[in-house]
Amino acid sequence: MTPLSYALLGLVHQEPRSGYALRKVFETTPLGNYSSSPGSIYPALKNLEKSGLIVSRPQGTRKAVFVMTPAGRQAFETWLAQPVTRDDVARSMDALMMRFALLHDHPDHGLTRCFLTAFAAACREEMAGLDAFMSGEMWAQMPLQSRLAVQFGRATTETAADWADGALRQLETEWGG
Amino acid sequence: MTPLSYALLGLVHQEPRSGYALRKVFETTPLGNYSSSPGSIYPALKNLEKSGLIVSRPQGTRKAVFVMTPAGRQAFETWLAQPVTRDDVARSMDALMMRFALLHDHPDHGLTRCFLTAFAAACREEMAGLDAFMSGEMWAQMPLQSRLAVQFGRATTETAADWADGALRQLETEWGG
DNA sequence: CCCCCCATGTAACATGTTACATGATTGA
DNA sequence: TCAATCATGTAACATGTTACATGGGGGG
Repeated sequence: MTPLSYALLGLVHQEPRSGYALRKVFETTPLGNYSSSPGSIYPALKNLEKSGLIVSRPQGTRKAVFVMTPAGRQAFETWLAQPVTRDDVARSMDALMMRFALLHDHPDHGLTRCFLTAFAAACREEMAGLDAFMSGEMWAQMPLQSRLAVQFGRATTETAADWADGALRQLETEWGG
Repeated sequence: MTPLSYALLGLVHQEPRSGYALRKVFETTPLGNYSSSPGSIYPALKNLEKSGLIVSRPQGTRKAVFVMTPAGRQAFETWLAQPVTRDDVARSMDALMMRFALLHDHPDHGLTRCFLTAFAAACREEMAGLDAFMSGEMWAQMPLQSRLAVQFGRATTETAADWADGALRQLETEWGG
């Protein structure tokens, strides 16, 4: 199961869609940087079908769409509930954002809360790691531009942490009533 | 030529290094998220050698290191001077940061200036694109969490643009005398 | 002497990109 | 009817990951 597979699974979970409709989502929305090339989507869909997570349902005169199976729902839930690690934050931000967006469809707000707090915590862990590196003996010997590049990573991570705080507040307001 | 190839080329340009030394750089510094697995580094080095961009120079009793050839220097220069596109900013931030860090070794500060201004411009272009999307008709129909995910992308891009401004100021001070 | 780390590599595998092929619909 | 777009796919290729293999050298 690749990130792309999960993204497709989540989109099919939102509503039954055809392969082409799924491609269109990646083409027309700036959610994550997944490719919409047929060479990636169709093989991934075949794979999901072979694994029994989705099935193709013919639509009478209209073209067939994929729908989720119980096993697919199960796999999707498991994915949504996975922990957020420091490594995810450093390396797979796109996949995390896709997961966050797809969490929307889950009725249990606790999962989203949990995701956002874990995300913010992982960001701050990563920031602490970078701060430690910036205090190490290597730091002084690095050329200025390498240091600036590291500082870029730190700034980006801080923005991510702040975003998570804001998002959580906004969602609590939305839900909270 | 992949991003990893260019990163290796740039590190060899800084100083002659062995394959293991190159792996260590990726393992011990948070510059970019390149893998340090032997399965990626060694084949890439072979490839660079076959293309005539680096050569292995035996070091008497010590182990051989790779050094750059004139053709390698040429390819490296060309890579450093490449334009920064909006697409790069949206999809290959890591590669851009690696390029920026490696620009340090170039004597011509104009290249770095050019990179940073183009980088900031590309970020602001991307921000404008996201803003346009957030004004489109799709926006209102998207679930809140998808919108938050897009806003995350926007915030990150803005941080990047601001970073570039700050980095340029800092470098001008450093150079400026 | 033996174990651990240095150091280099390879094989199997998964993934994704580009480019091409194909047929159905639909609007001018 | 002709072109464009919808819609699905495949083949060649590059890349990278994981896991394994191998040999040398230094320290307990």
